[in-house]
Amino acid sequence: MKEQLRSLIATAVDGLIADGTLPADTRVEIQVERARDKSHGDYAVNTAMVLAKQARMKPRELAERLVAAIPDDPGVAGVTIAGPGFINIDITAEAAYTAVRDALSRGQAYGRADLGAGQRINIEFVSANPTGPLHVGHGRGAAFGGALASLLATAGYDVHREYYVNDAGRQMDILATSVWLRYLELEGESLRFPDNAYRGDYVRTIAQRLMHREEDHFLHPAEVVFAELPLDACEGGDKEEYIDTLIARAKTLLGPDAYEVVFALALETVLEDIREDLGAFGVTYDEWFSERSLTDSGAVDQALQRLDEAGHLYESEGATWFRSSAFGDEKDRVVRRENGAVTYFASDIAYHLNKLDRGYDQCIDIWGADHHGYVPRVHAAMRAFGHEPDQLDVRLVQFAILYRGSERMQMSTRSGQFVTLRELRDDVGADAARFFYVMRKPEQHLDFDLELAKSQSNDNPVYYIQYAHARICSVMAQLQEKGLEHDDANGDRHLTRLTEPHETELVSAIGRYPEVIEIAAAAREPHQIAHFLRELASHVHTYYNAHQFLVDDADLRDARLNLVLAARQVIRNGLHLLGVSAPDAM
RNA sequence: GCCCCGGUAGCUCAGCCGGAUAGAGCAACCGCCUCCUAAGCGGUAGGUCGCAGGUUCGAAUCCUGCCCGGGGCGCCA
Repeated sequence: MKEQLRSLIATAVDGLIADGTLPADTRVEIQVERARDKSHGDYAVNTAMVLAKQARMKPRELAERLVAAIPDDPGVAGVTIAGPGFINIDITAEAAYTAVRDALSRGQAYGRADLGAGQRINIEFVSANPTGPLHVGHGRGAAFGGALASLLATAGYDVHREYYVNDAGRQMDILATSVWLRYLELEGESLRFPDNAYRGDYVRTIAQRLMHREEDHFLHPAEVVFAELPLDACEGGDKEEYIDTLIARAKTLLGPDAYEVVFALALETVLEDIREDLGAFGVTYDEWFSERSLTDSGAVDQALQRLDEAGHLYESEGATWFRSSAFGDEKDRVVRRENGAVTYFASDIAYHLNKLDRGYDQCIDIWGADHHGYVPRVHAAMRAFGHEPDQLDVRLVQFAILYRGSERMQMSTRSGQFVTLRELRDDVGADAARFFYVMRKPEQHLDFDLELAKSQSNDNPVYYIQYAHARICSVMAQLQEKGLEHDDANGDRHLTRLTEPHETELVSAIGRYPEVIEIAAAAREPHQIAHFLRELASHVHTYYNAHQFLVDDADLRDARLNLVLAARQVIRNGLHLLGVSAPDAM
């Protein structure tokens, strides 16, 4: 309908250009918007005000000319001019009812759009280091990324969901070493666990698996393992130097093959846990992309070589630098350290180059806001390769600040003192957690009060929306109990019986869904869907309270059931998009 | 010091590529179950849109400066 109105206005503008009212070079983006206030009609157009200056006319006068030039349309009931020059358009009831018909006939496809026109989008999100279980901070990225991916898919994009597995870095070595040390403890060695090692219980669990699998084959006496180490942090030394020495010790004592067994077991176990965790959260991926595969295949070296050949690398202080400052970064960045190892940034360059080489029209990265300083250097790398930086859209998600009541909780992965995503799911349920996360725009800091979320109070709107869905299901069950049947064809013939204000409001809300999908997808803001669903559910509850659906008049009853079933379909589609279930009963 | 995000009702937040009297939920107060689930509905009250300038016919929305809160500025990932 919106598109139809837009073309009507465009025709009117062309008409005024033809008769000389508007200059021949008039260019205008015609904005057709839902009127906020019902007294302003169904749709509002501000074109007359936008063009007033170009036309050297008063907005209202231009509006009158425009209105006169709008061709007749069976869907338009009336056009008025109001306020400073708005053109308000009322659509016919019949035109509005098409929303109900579409929702019922298209079912789960209702709301799909062709905004994306099949463009390929790669969306990478979560990508937490596989060094431990996901915590509630990752949950927000998962909920946002999952919802955005679904939203874009619904809007007609060809979406590829990807998780970048950081399985090559030093953090993984720390994990592997931590596992090995716990294993030594299980084998009866007594040792002091390093300050900088991973302390979570899952490390012991992996160590136990290692013990079951390898028995005592990886056992070395603690006094040998810990011989001649530098001082740890608690002894007044440097914790990084200490743990690095221990990693080297582990590699030496175990040898490459055995070390790889420990490393691989730790990686597999944690990754499997993450995969299972996200799956239970309703987030699935098309691809788990290994950072190691980039190193192993030589892709990192190739990427650096390409930069070097283009003259974008130089040597300084023993390290290799990328001249990122030449491409908009504030300073140059190291890609190969003095010790010869490539930096995380180097593999990230190779990774993004790889994604672009795979032919996506657009790449979206979802990062924690703490990585924002990292954006310019990645864009710089893209420019250096001759790509447009807008091919990569980095969405930053602010942290979720956890509260237990009024007490703010501190989190640290290393110390093992964190609330896991799994615990959150166990507490509040996946539905509530996902909705809660995605309700707020991502750049907004999120205060996540666990007590409040756990209390299942109606502070959490997910119940409100699910209840609207369940209520409609319940009505259908009642219908059956009463021995009645719903004749949807008959309902369709009598949609014009739906003239109550509550009914036209609901019809209008159903019609807005496809528009909301397009707007939200264009802005990449899934929270708009959450807000829309809240409103839609409110219309359903209000209607439910104001009118009986199962009336004796079969024509009216069928029509009302068509209406609420259409509403149910929209709720179902919207909740599904957000990864939230739509239960038949509460 | 520089960079990013936020500052809208008592609380948590929408609205922000300028548009018509600034919205919602919660909390508060007053009502509604003989009726398809009251996890619901109706109503009342509540706001210098952080502050000060500027642009505009029109600013919560755009620009500049300042104040407050959070985060980031590694040869870490």
